[in-house]
Amino acid sequence: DILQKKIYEEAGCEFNINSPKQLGKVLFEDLKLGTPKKTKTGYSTDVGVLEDLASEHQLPELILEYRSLSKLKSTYIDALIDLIKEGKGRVHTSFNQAVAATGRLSSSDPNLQNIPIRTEVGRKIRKAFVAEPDMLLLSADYSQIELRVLAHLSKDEVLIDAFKNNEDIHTITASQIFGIKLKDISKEQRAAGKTVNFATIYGQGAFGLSKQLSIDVAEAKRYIDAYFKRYPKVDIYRDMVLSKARETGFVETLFERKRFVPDLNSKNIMVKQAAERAAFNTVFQGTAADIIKKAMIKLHMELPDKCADAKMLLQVHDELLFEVSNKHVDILKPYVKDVMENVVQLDIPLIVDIGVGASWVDVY
DNA sequence: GGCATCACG
DNA sequence: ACGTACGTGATGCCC
Ligand SMILES: [Mg+2]
Ligand SMILES: [Mg+2]
Repeated sequence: DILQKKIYEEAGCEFNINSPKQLGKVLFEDLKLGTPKKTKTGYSTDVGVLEDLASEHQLPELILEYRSLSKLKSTYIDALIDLIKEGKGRVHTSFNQAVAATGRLSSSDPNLQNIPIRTEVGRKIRKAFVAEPDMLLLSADYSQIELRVLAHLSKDEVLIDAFKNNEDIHTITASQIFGIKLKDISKEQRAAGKTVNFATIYGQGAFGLSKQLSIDVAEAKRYIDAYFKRYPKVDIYRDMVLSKARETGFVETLFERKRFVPDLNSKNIMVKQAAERAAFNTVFQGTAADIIKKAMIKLHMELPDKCADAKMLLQVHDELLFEVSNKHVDILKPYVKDVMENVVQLDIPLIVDIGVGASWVDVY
């Protein structure tokens, strides 16, 4: 309410802050800020646009804070409270096995795969997910599984070496693209290395990377060129996957899950390039999904024997969350780690980080 | 019910 | 000149 009042003061009028249409009018017509951008229906007011406008006026930052709080309240606080089972203190989701095109699971009604964690306020919401009395939550999370799968599939020696030596891949990439020694990489450079690693697996271009890192396009292009120069097999592997897929009409994961991508032969360049990004990404997003599914099946079969009072609660793409008695947590921990790390054998090790705690923020 | 936005991996 | 990062689901607005 306080934020709302401040927003009306800064705007010089009252309006529905949740309406992008009304907000766009206030920002771009009344206040005449920035250079209005695009959407099908009007001005864009998304987080990237508002961040750019923040240098010109107080209002955008207030809107961003309002948006963030409003999202957390409506999507999580208000909605989840109504779904808590009477007297049980538990919420139940549906996991959908045939929705995501890559082979991932999805979760709905409610979605428990997108519970907040990235902000301070968000973590307060996640903290409400707790174990029963005398029980603990145990989270087991694959470390950089998609990049490891990419290393395996592409057979790139530098990537494989890095993972075999259990080095920090984001620091390695930073060192490669900046041409600086590992030990001299700063926090900021490591963060840029991380962004560039993600840029590759999503097929991001210089334009997108430059926006994300707030650098100019030429600089971003240098990073991307340096990446493919240092990890040459990744580039070759991408070409190989896509040329095969153009002929067969599909891409497949290491375990032969197929995704048909007809737009790979589109004559519309934009459509074709979007299909290429989706197709390439599917190979390792899908392989990672196959791996965690194999681990879940094995755990499901063996858990009654190995640790009868442990429950597998959630899967969040590269994480499994369990509830287990205080008494048996030390049995569960090495067992889950071993199953997840060794359910498949690749040319690089898979690493699983395990954490234990009373709530879903205390497990990290 | 489409669109814009934003929560997660 | 244009558009530009993969995969999801829920919410509020607006028609
Ligand atoms: Mg992880
Ligand atoms: Mg994770």
